[in-house]
Formats: sequence, structure tokens, C-alpha cells
Amino acid sequence: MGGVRTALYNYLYAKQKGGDFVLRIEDTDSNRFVPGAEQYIIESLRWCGIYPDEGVDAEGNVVETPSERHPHAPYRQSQRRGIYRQYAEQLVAAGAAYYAFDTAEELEKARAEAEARGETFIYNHLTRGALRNSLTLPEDEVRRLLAERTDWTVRFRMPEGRIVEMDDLIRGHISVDSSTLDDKVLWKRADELPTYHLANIVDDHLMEITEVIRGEEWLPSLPLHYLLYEAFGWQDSQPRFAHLPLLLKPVGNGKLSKRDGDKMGFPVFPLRWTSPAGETSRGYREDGYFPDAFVNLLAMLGWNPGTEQEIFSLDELVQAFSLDKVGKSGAKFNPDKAKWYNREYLRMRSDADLAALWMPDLEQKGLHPDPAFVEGVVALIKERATFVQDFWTIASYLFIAPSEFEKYGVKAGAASEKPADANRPADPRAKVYDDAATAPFLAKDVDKFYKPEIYAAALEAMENADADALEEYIRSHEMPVGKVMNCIRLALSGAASGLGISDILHFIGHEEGLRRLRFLRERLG
RNA sequence: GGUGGGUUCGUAUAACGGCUAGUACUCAAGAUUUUCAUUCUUGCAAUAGGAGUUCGAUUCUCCUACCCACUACCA
Repeated sequence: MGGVRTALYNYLYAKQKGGDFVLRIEDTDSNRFVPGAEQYIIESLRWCGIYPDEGVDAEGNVVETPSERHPHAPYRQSQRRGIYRQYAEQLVAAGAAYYAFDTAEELEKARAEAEARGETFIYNHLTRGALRNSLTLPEDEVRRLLAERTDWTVRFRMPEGRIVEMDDLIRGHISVDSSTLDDKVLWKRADELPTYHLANIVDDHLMEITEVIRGEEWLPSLPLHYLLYEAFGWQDSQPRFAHLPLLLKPVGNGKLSKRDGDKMGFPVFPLRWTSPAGETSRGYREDGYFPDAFVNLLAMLGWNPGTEQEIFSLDELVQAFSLDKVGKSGAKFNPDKAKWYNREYLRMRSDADLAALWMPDLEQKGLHPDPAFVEGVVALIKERATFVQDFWTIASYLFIAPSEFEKYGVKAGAASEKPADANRPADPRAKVYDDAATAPFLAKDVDKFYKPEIYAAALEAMENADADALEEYIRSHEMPVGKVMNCIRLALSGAASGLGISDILHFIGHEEGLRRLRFLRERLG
């Protein structure tokens, strides 16, 4: 979700300004390579209606804008190794970086020693003089090591006492004393690739990136990035930066993580994702969210239009989006609001569209109803649903006769109508519900609706009146309307709550209604 | 620990330094309904705390508290 939102804001900004949205794959950590992840990202963006102007597509082909005159490919950083190497060396030659030969063990030891003194080890202007690098070793020794071995890194020579003045499109002016920063690794020995910091600056420069909109977790690295642009002499064409607030978990503290969703019953992935290890995480698409609803709710997490409008299409978002309306503080994700959005989008969708979306589900159940019939059902029930998947639960009895009669779920008492949901964000004013709420229905409520005399009345009414005249018949014969109607509903739908009797009869027909009423007697005696 | 960022109802957020601090979700109550849901009406609920600047502070400054991120040869 967080990644999609970041991509979305980038896309909205780019499109609004008439710019290009670039998808670059930052895969410089071979340890973290995940097969299929790249395709997953592209598919997710496509589902949301976001198509990069430049980048790679799901088939691995390079995509570039037709007007593009300056080729920027390749778009995978793992394929740009040679480019970065040259820039890393340029930095060393300029004195802005240096080679470091310290082994993992040596650094480990330095850290342990610092810790023993109650300090934290930092590779910086204070400590680099006592470590093994091209600043401390004799020149011929450095040459020898570079020639004989490949296990060296390049570190940025973080200046001492520089106050770095920065501007962020969302947060305004920020300044940091470079003395508090460390000599970040720019070139990794491990896979002979640059770290994010180097690759990002080099690529943004080469790809003529004008704005970088990324997560807040990058804010602490911003001074380093400013200093890198300066070291390369690229300050004049340096992109502008915007650091987005984080997406937080619905309850408790901390940022939204994979775990939260599965634990708390909502997706955190746009599409279902199966990790190489075989664990599957649910996705918004598979859970039944409409892509435009997903995009809409994501857009409103951290941004607002400044008006009271809440429903936006992607095109409207492009028009309305603005970075100065992006908030500074983290946004807790609210699953209830997410559902509300989908409900709104479901209602906006036409009955015919919804019927078409539902049809495969019906066919899978062995049903082959007339599309016009399904469309009629949809018109009747769409206001009761949040997802297309809800349709069956709401209206299965319009297709097949109930064989089971409700055991649970009737409003059994004021204080016990809904099961408690521990995973929902707590509203302190909500009533406390207990598990007794789901006590068996039959024992208590059957005699409310299924007393022999009520049943007799129901049967009489059904035998003598059609759907439209039913209520009038019951009234005029001085039968208890509510109880008789509910007895009929129980027979028709298997539940004591639900659609209107005449609506049900309209779809299943009067004969079928009568048959179901007689079946109820068989079942309940 | 250090550095940086943040803090308005439970949640998302609005409010040129100036109204009774608005809206949506959730929740509650009422109306409607043959039930449930829908719909409509109403309600509950917030400027973290303390100083300062000012005629006036949610808004600007400082301090404190709390939260978050970063502090990897990850991104």
C-alpha cells in the first residue's frame, strides 16, 4: 500500500505538470532479490491504472515516451553497473570519497569496542584516520590492494562541520550539521554494485529527474544526497525533493507492515502476493476492491483536496493533486473507511456492470441465470453490499431454495447483536458485545415466527394473495403483520431478516414461494 | 544514546493570526420499514502540556512530554 501510494503521488504530480512518470527498478541488493517482484510491481500499477511513461513493462521490455530523444535505458539498476563504477571513481579522484579496506570483522570489532566504552561507533571524520582506507594507507599500498583484490568499498568523505541547508516541498527548510553524519558506503564490496545513495543520485541526474517524491524514511539521507549532488557539481540540475508521511498501522504505534493486515483482516498488498517461501498475503483486488476505489482511498491517506469532496477518479486526482496539501504527520490506515469507499464505488457502478462481474461466481456455482434477471437482483441488493462477493450472501435464495434455516443472527437483544471484533480500531463509545450474542436462534426465535397459528396464517395468506396483495390480505384479516411476514420470510430466505417479501416473490415466483413455505413446515414441524 | 521529522474528536482531515474549531468514517439515539439493511434527522467526541510574542495563537517562537524514522557493504 505504501509503495503504491508513493507511486500514485508521483504519477499524479507528473501527469498534472505534463511530465513523465518514470519507473526505475532499484535492485542493487542481490541479497534481497525476489523473483517475480518486478512483474508484481508493474501489474499492481497497471491494476490501479498507472502506466509509466518510461521504464520496463511486465514482459521486461523497455518503455519510453514517443517524444523521448535522450535514451535513459536500461531502467534496472542491476544492468547499469558499469555506469556507476565510473562515477564512484570520479568521486574518489575529486577527493569527495575514498577506498576503504576494512573487513566486516574489523568493523565488527570497532563497534564492539565502542560499545564497551558506552559509545556508538561511527565511521566518520573522527574515526576514519585510524581505519584502513586510502586516506590512511600509503599510496603504493592502496594501489597494490586495489590491483590485487576486489574486496574494497568506496565511502563518502563526509565533511566536518558543514551545515547542510535543504528544502523539502512538503516540510519546508531543514538544516543538518554534517558532523553528525557518517561516511556512508557508496560502493559495496558484497555485490560490486553501488548502494542506493550513489545509484539514485547518478540515475536521477542521468535520467533528468526533476522531482523526487519518496517516503519519509529517506529524510535522514537527504543531507548526504545534497552533498553528493554538490560533489558531482550537479547542484544546478538537482531535483526537488518531497518526503511523504508514512502509513501507520490502524491500532497501536508503528508503520503499517505485512503482518498487520493478515492479523487484522485487511489487505496491505494491492494484489495477492505469494512470497518465494510460499506465504500468501491477501490483496485488495482479490478481496473485491475496485481499483478506482483503492486509488481513491490511498490518495486520501495523507493528502486532502482542501474541499469536502471525497470521491475522486484518477483523472480528477490528477487535476486536484497538490504537494502542499500533503500532510506532514503519519496517517493511520482505517479499514472501515476503506470499505466505505468501496461501497460508494459499488453503488456508482451500473447494474449491468455489477451483474457481469457477479456472473462468473454464479456460474461457478452451477447456475446459469438470465443476465437480465441477475441485473434485476443487483438493482435490488447493491445498496446492501460492500463487495461483489457479498451479493451471494445477500441474495442466494433468489437463485436456490434455502435448505437450512437460520440459527444465528437474529437481533436477539439490545446489548448483544454484534460479535465483538478485537481487530477493529476501538471506538470507546461502542457497546461491548459478547459471544452470547450468537446464541442459537431456533430455540428462542422460532416460536416468535413459527408458532403453529402464525404458520397457518402465513400459509393462508400465501394461498390467497399474490405478492402485491399479501400485506393487505394479512392486515384485513387481522393477523399480526410482522410475525406473519417474518414467518414467510423465514420460509423464503432461510433467515428472519433480509429483503422484502414481495421483492423476493417477484424474483422466485409465487409457486416457488408457496413450495418453500410448505417445506418450512416439513423441516420445523 | 545520537540526528532529523511529527503532534486538531477513536480514525482521516479542515480552519489569510480573528465566528459556537467544520466535514467524512466509526459509534449512539430517533424517524421510516413486514424484518434486516438502506435512507433521513439528531447526538457524542479534539487543538499534548507549559511559557513567550500579540489586542487576539490550532496557526508564530522556545521548553517539556509523547510518537515516528534513520543511525547496514538494505532500500
